[in-house]
Amino acid sequence: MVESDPPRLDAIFRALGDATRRRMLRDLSAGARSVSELAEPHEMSLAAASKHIKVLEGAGLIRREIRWRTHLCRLEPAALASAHDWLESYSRFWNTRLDTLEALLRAEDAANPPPPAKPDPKS
Amino acid sequence: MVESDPPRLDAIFRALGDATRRRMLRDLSAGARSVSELAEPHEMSLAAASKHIKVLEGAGLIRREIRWRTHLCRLEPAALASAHDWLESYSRFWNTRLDTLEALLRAEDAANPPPPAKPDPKS
DNA sequence: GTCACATTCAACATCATGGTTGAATCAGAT
DNA sequence: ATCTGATTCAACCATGATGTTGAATGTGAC
Repeated sequence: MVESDPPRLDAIFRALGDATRRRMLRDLSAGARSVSELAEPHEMSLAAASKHIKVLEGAGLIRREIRWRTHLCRLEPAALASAHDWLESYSRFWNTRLDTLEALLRAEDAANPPPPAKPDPKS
Repeated sequence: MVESDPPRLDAIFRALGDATRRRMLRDLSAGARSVSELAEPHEMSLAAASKHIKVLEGAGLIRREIRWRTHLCRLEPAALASAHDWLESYSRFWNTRLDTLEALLRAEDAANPPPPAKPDPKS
């Protein structure tokens, strides 16, 4: 759970690190789409869009179902969920007591005695 | 909110797409760390680790505070939160009614009349 | 068979990423 | 001034990501 499937998380986060692919996911969140439908809003060749879709598929973020000529793509919730879960493990850093956290960190600094002086190193 | 800061999200998700950097974030979640402390568990040169840290910093995932010789790094909750928020917008896909979602997608397929035949294209 | 359609494949160019090494920087301690 | 320590910088290299184009595939319609 902590770092159970690193390769999968790698692929998932990398896939999410591209605006084109994120928009595709958003479009898919409104319902299943064919490859060309997914490619349409993006100013790039179909081949390029096809590659993006393959990246999403490789990360397990989408699933594709081939019906005659067209490939129907749909969101795969599980992969999105694992990215979400990973981030969730850091939720204590923003959820509640965010200010308390700051205080804790500063307390830790005080415990880790910082060399006293040098209040303004620049200028 | 929908795609407010694409470059930032790009950087954040890409930074998360590397196991080395994720482990650094995990270590940082236990408290502030110096560059060499962050680098230590990883079998790579300090320079390489330094680059990873710079990627995290560039994505706004961490913040660094320079005190005399050592650079103290700490988590920056806001950036993690924006990644979390982005994923949150897809939460309906895993939160509740995950099975209902499946049903909805299949209903949509029924509405989007699939060319009737071809029940088993393979074999 | 031939046409049109949806999608992929292959080859290519380009740029980013992740790693190495060795020198450079910068600040205190001696 | 010199030494040590923490970190970065500058080449450099190998690999992968992203885009292009043009040909190939597979399947239903004419």
